[in-house]
This record gives sequence, C-alpha cells and structure tokens, in this order.
Amino acid sequence: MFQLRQSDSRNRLLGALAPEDFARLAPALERLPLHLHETLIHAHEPLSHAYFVETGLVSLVAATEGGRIEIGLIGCEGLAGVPLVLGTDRGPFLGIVQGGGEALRVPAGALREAIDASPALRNVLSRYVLSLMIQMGCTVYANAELNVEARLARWILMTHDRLNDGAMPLTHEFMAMMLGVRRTGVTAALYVLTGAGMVRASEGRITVLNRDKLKDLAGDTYGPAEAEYERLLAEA
Amino acid sequence: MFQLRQSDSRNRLLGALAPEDFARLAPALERLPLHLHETLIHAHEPLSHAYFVETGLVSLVAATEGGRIEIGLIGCEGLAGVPLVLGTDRGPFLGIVQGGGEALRVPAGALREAIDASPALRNVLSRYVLSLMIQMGCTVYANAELNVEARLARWILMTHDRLNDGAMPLTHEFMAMMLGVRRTGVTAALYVLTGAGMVRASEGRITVLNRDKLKDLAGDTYGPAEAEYERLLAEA
DNA sequence: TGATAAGGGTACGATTTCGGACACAGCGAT
DNA sequence: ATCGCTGTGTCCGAAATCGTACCCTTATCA
Repeated sequence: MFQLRQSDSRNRLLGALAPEDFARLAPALERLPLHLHETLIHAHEPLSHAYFVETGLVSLVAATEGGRIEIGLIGCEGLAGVPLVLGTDRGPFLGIVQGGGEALRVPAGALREAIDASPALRNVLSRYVLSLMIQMGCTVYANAELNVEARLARWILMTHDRLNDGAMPLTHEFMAMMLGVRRTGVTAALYVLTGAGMVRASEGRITVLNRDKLKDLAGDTYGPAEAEYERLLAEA
Repeated sequence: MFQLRQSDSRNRLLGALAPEDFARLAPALERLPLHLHETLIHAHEPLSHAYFVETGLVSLVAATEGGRIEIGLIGCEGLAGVPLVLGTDRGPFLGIVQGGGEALRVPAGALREAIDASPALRNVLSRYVLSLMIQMGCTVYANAELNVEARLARWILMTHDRLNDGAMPLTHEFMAMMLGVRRTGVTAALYVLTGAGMVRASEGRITVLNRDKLKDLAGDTYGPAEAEYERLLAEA
C-alpha cells in the first residue's frame, strides 16, 4: 500500500492545500468509484465519510414526498459531506451521483481531527462551504425570478464547469427533475438554446458551444459562487 | 463601562455558549440598535463586524438589476455576517434590517481570534451556519415547487419564530419583494390564509392564529432547518 | 381641514408553466 | 423479427402567475 501524492489528485481543494495539510489527510484518503445514481449521502444518517470528488458529479438534493429538487452541485472542485466540515455528522439532504466518476473519501473522524489540527485546512474547507452557500443563494434567486430557459442555461454552465467535457450525458428527464420543471419544459427550452447556437443536443448528450451566450441568459445567477471559489483558491 | 453578562443577551447562540466562550467574546461585544431598512451588510465589501441579533429581523438578500430576493432570514437565533465565521471577510449578499430591534456586534478580528482559540465556539457557530444552509436549501425547494400560498405560509412561520410577537408589522409590498412575487399575489394568498383561520391581517400587521395549519400548508419546507438548529442547541 | 403618501383591494388580458396524452425513433433482448 | 424500454418531440386545455392599471381607505402632517 502506497501513499497518495498530492499530484495524484484531480480535486481542486486537495490541490490547493498546503503540502503539510495534504499530508495530514493523505493516509486516510481512499480512492473509490462513483457509480451513476448511487446515493452517496443519506438524509438524517451519520456520515461515515466525506468525499473529495475527483471526476463526475454529485448533486445535493432536497427530497420530500412531493418530489426531488437539486439544491447544490458538486464536482472536482468540491467536497460532498459538508456537515462534517461544520461540526456534525448528518444533514437533511441527499448526495446523489449524477455523473459517474471517482472520489477520494476520508473517514469522518480523520477529517475532523485534521480540521481541528490545522487552521489552514479549516480555512480552505470553510471557504468552500461558503462558495456552496453562495451557489445555493443564487439558486434561490434563480428559482424565484428566472424562467426555465435561463435556469437551464445556468445549470448547463455549472455542470460544464465540473465535467469540462465536450459531450455531457444529460437526458431531458434528468434535467427536468433537477430544475423542478416538466420534461417537456426542458425540451422546449433546449430547443431555444440550440437555435441560439448556445448548445448542441443529441441523443442524451449536451455539447456546450457558446459559454458567453449562456452566461448572458443566466445573468447574475451564474458567477458569484464561481468568483468566490476562485478567490478562495487564489488566497489559499 | 461594564462587562456584558451572558444573561443580558437575548441571542440564542450567545446563550448557548459555554461561559468561558461567552467571556471570550464579551469584552468585544457592543450593543447597537437595528434601524428598519438599514443595510447592515453590504455585498462585496469587507465586513467590519458580525451581528448577533437580539431582537428584530435581518434578511439575507440576493440583489441584481432584476430585483431583490430574500435568501435567508436571521433573528434572535442567529448571526449576521456568516462569511466571517467561514474564514473570509466578504460575501455577495446583502443583510438588510427588515424588523427594527437590537444587535450585539463583534469586530471581525475579535470574532476570528475567538473562533481560532475555541473549538467549542467554532462548533456552535459552524453548526449555526449549517442550519442557515439548510434554511437556504429548503428555500430553493420552496421556490421551485410551492405555490405562493405555501411559500407565504412558510415565510410567516419563519418570521413568527424570530419575532415571537403577536402582531408582526409586515406589508404586502414587503412580503411580495421577499418572496419574489407580485404584491397582489400576496394579497390573494393572504386572503386564503385568513379565510382558513391561519392568520389575521390588518393594516400592515399579521397575527398568527394557527401554526399547525400553516405548517401543513408549508409542508416539509418548514421544519428541517429549525430541527437542525434545535439539535445544535441541545448538544452545545 | 385638506393635501399627500402609503397600504391595500380588485379587475383584466397576457404569458408561462403545468399535467397529461400520444407518437415516434433507436436500441437491446428474446 | 418482434417486443419493450428509454429518450425525445408535439399537442392540448387548465391553472398559476404576471404586468398593469385604477380606486379606496387610512394615517400623517402642514
């Protein structure tokens, strides 16, 4: 069994850590695959691990009898298991794998010890939490004020950031659930985005063609969370 | 100049602190009035203080050219200035006083030192941040799935928790802005809530008559954040 | 006392989104 | 070849919400 090196990780948070902080976590990190539609984080159950996402996508989801809505999106820039950073071991939301990939997981106890031991590590993770809060705040705004097209544009941008992949495997059905709209609403909105040259859509795949136009459509709901995240990395 | 005692504060977070943690903050705490419509926290500007709310209401607001939407509500249970808890001095949202009252403010530097010095204090404030995140997550859900009536019911419940006052001074215009709907939409929704015996509304005042019915209407969007908060206090 | 502003009630057509149904194409399995 | 599933496109009436305008009441204050 060998020690994971910092350069072996594609997670941007782990990459931003001071070498000594990475070394603190490294012995406890374990690489594991993220399977599509796997529920990584269960509501109201103790979290055994936090997950530094390497590749793929994890959705933070609020679930009720009435339906499921995505409230947060986590990719290689982030960490699933925020309650562990904030001093408790459970939360009311789900973490569901929406795009297959890999993660490095760390046991709850080891993460807690490392956070308590290192102010710098605490700072990086806390500020990631802040960027996630900002993302959620922008989603609140988007859900209240934006039409389906603009919300979809924002969501595609956010997903694109996290997959930086040409053709993203996204079905209308899936996007409809994430945004809390009808599937046919997504079909219609996507038709508009396609016609405007923003994306290309075919057989369960979305290809981003023009990020600037998508940003124009999403307005101020895309940007603040990303800016805060970059500021975090720049200062870390 | 005398030292503030823990029993002098009506803020529930301050009340939940261990005496030594309160003592750590007390010398830096300064009582000040919250004036209606005052902007306590400005977007993208360094926060000089964090505010433990004693009485009154502070709204966390996302503002764009397109409008303003409330993304979080803070009262005597909480703290305005969350970025300071998370290791930075600014954020993209506004904090606006929506109900006059008082707060105990603490300078950013003093708060940071106290947090770094005390894991227990850190824990209380971090978990408050989590409850605020949960509140925001529920708001995302509510804005995506609930109609105006249910959203209004939820918002009245949350406000009532924080003012525990019979007659809350809330205009239709104001509630409309907070929820991101038309004023007449609030008028109509309020008419329904009144007809169902949930509230009484008159001349800029809302009186809660039946919390259970309001909870039924709000569904699962009211409760999770409050439960997490109570769990925090119980364990602190 | 009268003017003015703020809060609230009502109405109307326009627009968005909903909820559901149906059709069709591609694809894998039997 | 055929069945059945998934993903997609299209259509319809119904409902919610929007945007706007107008009017009334009440409170405040000169």
